[in-house]
Amino acid sequence: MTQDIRVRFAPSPTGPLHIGGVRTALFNYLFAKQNKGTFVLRIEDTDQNRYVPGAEEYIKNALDWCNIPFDEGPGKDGGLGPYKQSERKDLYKKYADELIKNGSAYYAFDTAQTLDAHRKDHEAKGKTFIYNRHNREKLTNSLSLSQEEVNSKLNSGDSFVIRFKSPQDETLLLTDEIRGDIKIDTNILDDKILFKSDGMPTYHLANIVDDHLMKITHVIRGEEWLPSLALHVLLYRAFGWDSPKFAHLPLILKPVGKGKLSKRDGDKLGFPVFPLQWEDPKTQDVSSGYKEDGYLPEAVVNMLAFLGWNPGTEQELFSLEELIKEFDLKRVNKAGAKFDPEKTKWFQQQHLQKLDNTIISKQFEVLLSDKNITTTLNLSTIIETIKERAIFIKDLWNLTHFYFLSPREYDSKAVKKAWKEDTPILMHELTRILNDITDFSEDNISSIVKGWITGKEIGFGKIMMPLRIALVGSLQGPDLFQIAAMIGKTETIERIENAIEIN
RNA sequence: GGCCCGUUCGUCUAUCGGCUAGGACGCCAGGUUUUCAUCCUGGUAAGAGGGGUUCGAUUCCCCUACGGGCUACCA
Repeated sequence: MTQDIRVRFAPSPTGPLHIGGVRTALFNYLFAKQNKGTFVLRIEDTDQNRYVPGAEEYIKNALDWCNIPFDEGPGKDGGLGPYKQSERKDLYKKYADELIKNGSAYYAFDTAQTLDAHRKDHEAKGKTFIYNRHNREKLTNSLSLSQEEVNSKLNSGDSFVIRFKSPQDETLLLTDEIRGDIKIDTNILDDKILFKSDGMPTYHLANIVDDHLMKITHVIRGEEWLPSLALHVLLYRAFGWDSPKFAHLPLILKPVGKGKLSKRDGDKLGFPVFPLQWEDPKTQDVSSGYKEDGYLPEAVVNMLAFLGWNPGTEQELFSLEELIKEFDLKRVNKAGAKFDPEKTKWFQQQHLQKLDNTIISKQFEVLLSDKNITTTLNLSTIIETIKERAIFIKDLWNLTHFYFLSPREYDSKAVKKAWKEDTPILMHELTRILNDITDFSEDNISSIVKGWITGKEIGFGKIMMPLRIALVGSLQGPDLFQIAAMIGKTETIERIENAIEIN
């Protein structure tokens, strides 16, 4: 029997989740669902100083909006909780002690100031200070001190941390599911702090303990964790636990300039970097979100999936279900990808076209009622004829206002181009023609008006363009006869008469 | 600085030693739309550089360059 696949997304609630985080969650979700596995959300709030109220809620809402719900996590107990590390606090000390007992870790009493001084000192000499075998004997810790000294410090309540004792002279062979084999010399490893003086574990300890206890089989996370992989693998070994498989995702980079896409890039670059809008509780600064900007979650998900992954075929438009089916860790790229806001819009436009008209209608109705517009027209029909021009649902208003409202003003450039001296006479004549039509259907109006124009032996433009100005207000919009049929005979004639009067 | 990862059109990418290097976004041109947008068709544009290995390298190896990440009692 094969092991049940379990993955986790483990964000830190230090602010809104940015799209890089959403993509990590997405890849975890896709991998889990494809393998009929479990997607766990774990909140890594071991740093009390950086905790931001509302961030955890934001993370849950963001996953929810993206339709990538977690199976287990805060508020969704799967029997392996709690799923917030602050609520698991008591657990970690025991494991840190276990490592001390088996010789894999040690107490260290050096103050932050001492270490800072060492770092500065080394830096001045062009060297790097690493707390490891090179100097641990010279620092204040349970490796350099006698047992009595250590006990006395511990008993007198001196603050301490617990550090990992990196092994010597070993070449570690690590395996990443995306990158393949990576060789690491253990001598360059830092004796990382596992347990802080405030009684909380660091990421490294908490992460390993929780992943083990939560039976995580695959750790899929951002590339920024790759340098910690050796430490993590070593920790599993020190505990005598089987290590899960690891996959490090390439980073999402800024569209312009250097470096990875960061939270601060938000509105500065003119596009959202967050799934949902976020108001900073301290500064009240508001960062825009994809949802509020009018993006469909399926478009954002599709875009994100293609940042660092592709199916190997030429298909680019995917539903979430299709992504679950086709996703493959082995097809994830190694190199970082620059984020492309233009292509994101294209995904949005494409997904809007796929969206059912009745769903669009519902949202469009809300938009109309915000503008105090009530109508008896069939919205689905209007949307069907117009939606291919839209990128966002909110675009529909600019594309359809003339169905609901008579033009209040006329585009001056259009008038100049198409409204000539003899236009009023022609328009008058047109109203009489239109008035005589009993079957005011698109096809019928079309054939009668076209017949009339042909009979007059004048250019179509002389009639069609002014008529468009009269009905729409500018030289835009779908087929004119379709519009006329839609708004009806009375309204059509009224609009032409208005236009004659004003222009 | 040290360590690690990476490097194909401007951007996202395909290619698992045979390439006239394919697709998408963007951009440009033409067509359709008697308008605008959409749409269609076409075009533009790439293997960082240098060494190997090989009959043959974008593909495998090495070096250099460049890019990215990490280097906290942050995650």
